[in-house]
Amino acid sequence: MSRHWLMKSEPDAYSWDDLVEQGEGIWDGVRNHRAKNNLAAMQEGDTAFFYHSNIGLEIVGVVEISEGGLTDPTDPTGKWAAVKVKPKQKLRHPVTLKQIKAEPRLADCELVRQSRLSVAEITPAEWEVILEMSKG
DNA sequence: GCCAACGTTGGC
DNA sequence: GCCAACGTTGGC
Repeated sequence: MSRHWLMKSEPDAYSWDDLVEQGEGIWDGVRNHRAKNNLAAMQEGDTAFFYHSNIGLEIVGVVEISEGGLTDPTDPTGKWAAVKVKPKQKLRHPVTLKQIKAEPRLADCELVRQSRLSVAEITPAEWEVILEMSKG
C-alpha cells in the first residue's frame, strides 16, 4: 500500500520546472527530525505533492518516489535521509495554501498543523480532496 | 534535565 | 520587513 506525502521547496532554489527539466531529482538537505522520519518512511512508488513555498504558496504537481531509503549525500555524518523523485503529473490548477486552509476536510493535515515541516504526510482522504480541488 | 536565548523557516 | 512557530544551544 503506497503512502502519500507533501514536499516543500522554494522555487528559487528548486522548482517544479527544474525537476521536470532534469527528469529525476534527489531530495536532500533536510535537517529536521520529523521531516527526516517521513523521508525515511518513503518507499518506491509512493506519491507526493510538490509544493512551492515562499513564492507561489501552492501545490503545483505530483511526483513519484523513484528510490527510497537513501542517505543524504550532502551529510558527512550519514545520519540524514534522502529519496529520489520523478515528476509524475502537473496539476491542471495549482492548489494554493489559501484554498487548503479554507477547506475544512484539510484542517487536520500536517501541512496546516505544522506549517514549517518541509516533508509532511498526507492521508489518502486528504490526497483525494486535494486532487479533486486541482481539477478546478 | 530544565529553560531562556537565539537562529531559522515560512506565511503574511 | 515583521512575527509566530519551532528547533537547537548552552548555562545552570
